[in-house]
Amino acid sequence: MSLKHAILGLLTIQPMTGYELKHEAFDRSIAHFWQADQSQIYRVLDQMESDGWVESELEIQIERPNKRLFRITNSGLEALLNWLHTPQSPSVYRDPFLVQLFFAGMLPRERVLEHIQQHIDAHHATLATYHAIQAILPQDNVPLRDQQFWLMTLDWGVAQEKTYLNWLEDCKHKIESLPEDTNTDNEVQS
Amino acid sequence: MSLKHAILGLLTIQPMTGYELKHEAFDRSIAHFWQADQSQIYRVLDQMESDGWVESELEIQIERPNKRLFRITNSGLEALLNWLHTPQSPSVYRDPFLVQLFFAGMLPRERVLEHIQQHIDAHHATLATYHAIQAILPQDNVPLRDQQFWLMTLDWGVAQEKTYLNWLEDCKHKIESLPEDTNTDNEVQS
DNA sequence: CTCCAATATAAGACAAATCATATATATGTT
DNA sequence: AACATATATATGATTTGTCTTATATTGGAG
Repeated sequence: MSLKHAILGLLTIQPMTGYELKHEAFDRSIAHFWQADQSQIYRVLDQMESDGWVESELEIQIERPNKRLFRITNSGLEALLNWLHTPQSPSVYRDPFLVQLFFAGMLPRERVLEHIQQHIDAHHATLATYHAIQAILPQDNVPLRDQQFWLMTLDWGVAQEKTYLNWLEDCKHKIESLPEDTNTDNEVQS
Repeated sequence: MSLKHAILGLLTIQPMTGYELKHEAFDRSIAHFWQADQSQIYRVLDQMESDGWVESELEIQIERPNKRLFRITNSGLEALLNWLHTPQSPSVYRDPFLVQLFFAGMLPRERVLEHIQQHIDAHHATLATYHAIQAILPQDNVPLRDQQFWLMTLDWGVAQEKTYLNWLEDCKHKIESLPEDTNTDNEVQS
């Protein structure tokens, strides 16, 4: 499971709580290539503790809920290195919007254009967050060599988003210049 | 579930068996944006039949195993149209290779380059299959208007793969020109 | 003559991901 | 005073997806 190994990797940077993993790591630094739900993070942390890959230390707080600070163990580091050496298959891709577009012949042209505009906006927003991460990335507590790799993954995110946006714009223009829907509406025949 | 709607859409083109859905549709025409496991396809077809979205007709064969030919019902068509009108969120992305690259500071440079080369090869192969689909796409039993949308999704696949490949090549060059690993090997301390 | 691929469906077992909800307190906002 | 947001963790329930194995026949390659 890559999620476990992503967490192991993040914990090599510094010990973290589940909350920090979610809000600082998964929702920020690595959101462009791995997303995880809060409940899933807490659950795999439990599993990883059972496996001996991480250890947690309870930090009692009075004004705030108690914290569990997780740190990677030697056994976890070994598991991580072993996984890092193992070739991974390309990720499987699933995109509901492309399913819609594939069958967009059943929709009135205006509705397709609305969908496209919505995705243009969404991807612009995503691109903006990547640029924001790029700007705040230089961290002085992390070796430069490591940061180079972080930047490379961000470059990937930026490049993919730009490609997606260009393609969306192309689609928009193509659809706008498509002949007016004749009997488009493939409504339910009664 | 987009999978169900993808199947509904595919069945509007023509009635199909589970086998055809897997081997002709999911593994070919729409592999670039939706992948599904054989066992999952058969199982959701059962669910969809219970839901009244599809109907199956058993075709007894002697020289081959019996076939179940699925066709979309009016109720299924209604569900599909309704879903096609509903805005979809951008797909969530998860890429194990990018997790590896993010933590590639823990790997010797040569191993990272091996991983990269493996993915370059894999994405070249993928790109080739997309071009192959583009070539065989013109189908005379399908309205041109629909085929336009099919081609758009393929353009997307081609563009994304090219971007991925360019980025991989960039990474390769960057890593090759990186200073020789000093104490790279973050081996388990005993 | 054997082994592999193609055709065709199915189910068991599990892993991974999502969605909703619960608890508890502090701080800031309207 | 009421309400939203941030901090912090946890669990129940369900949905999705994956991996493995089973069955049965035909045809082709070596």
